[in-house]
Amino acid sequence: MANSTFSDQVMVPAGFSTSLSGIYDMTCDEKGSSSSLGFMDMLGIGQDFGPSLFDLLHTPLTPPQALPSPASSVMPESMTSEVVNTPATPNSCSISSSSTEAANEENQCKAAEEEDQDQEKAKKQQLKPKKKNPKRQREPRFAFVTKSEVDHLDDGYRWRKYGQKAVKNSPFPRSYYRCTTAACGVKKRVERSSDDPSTVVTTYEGTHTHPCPVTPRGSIGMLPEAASFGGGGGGGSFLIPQPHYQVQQQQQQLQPYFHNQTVVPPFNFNSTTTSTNSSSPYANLFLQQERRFVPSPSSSTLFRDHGLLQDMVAPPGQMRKEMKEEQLDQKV
DNA sequence: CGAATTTGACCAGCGC
DNA sequence: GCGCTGGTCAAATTCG
Repeated sequence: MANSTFSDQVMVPAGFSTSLSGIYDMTCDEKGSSSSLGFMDMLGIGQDFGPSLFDLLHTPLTPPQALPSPASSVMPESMTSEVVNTPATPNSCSISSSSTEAANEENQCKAAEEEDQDQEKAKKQQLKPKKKNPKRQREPRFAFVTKSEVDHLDDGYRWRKYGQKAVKNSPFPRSYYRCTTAACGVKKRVERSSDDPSTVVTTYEGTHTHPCPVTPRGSIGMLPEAASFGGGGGGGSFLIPQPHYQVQQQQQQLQPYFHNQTVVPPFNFNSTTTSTNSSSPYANLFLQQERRFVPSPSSSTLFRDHGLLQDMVAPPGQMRKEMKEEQLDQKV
């Protein structure tokens, strides 16, 4: 299913060793198995769409009332509002783009927990149960691409590596991580692009059922690497700037780090990038969307109207055919 | 010594 | 049914 034509669609701001370059909604992977979703699929899915990394990692979904989906008016028909409105964030179970979905998602989380409990029971009963859960429910997934020398990007949560596999058509192995927090079943996969070894694709699956762990100053949010982030220090851990969306209570819970951080360009907020990306109607769409989120009066001007998505450039016309079909399938 | 990582084996889904 | 591939498990090993 690999399609190499997408490798060049991910634009990364030049001059940064670590930078967000794209976010991809993975929630639409329903009809295929998980294994059908290769790296290039990630590159194709949800291109130009999806929330900023802020949203994905630290912001509960904005309910439709607060964020009417622009999909119907701006987006091509093949794009579903689900894709735009986003994937559930990994942070909270109760987050969703609709009340119905919220309930579903909550159920999913509960189901996941029950599943874990079942697995534990099985472990006790047998030494090697090798769980058998027919039709496992797939957690919502999304992926983003970063340009980084390090594979495992630090997003504030604690991850435990539980596997590594060689990937077909790629010289780089894929690593599997699981959130170390008990009862939190969030997983993520990390793999390096075979086409551009400097880029790392991180795929999150599931939603965190807990706040972002409070970490000692300097350990997570204020990474030493982060300090050198903009200086081309190279090899820095992934850094997510502080969002200022007004979803405060949860937000405060979810963003213990980056909080006191002064963020200066690493992220390419300069006019060049802006104008470039603004040329894409989808980029504009995103900016509009982000503005809806933003309204905190105390918001930092750094990120307002300058979503990370400005770093993403991908002509809508390049959307992969298969993806369109996939999304059409979902609409039905 | 406990936690995290590594790594080979196993399992499941999919295509042929 | 079989082979391929992705995903997970868990014992062994390494690390702090």
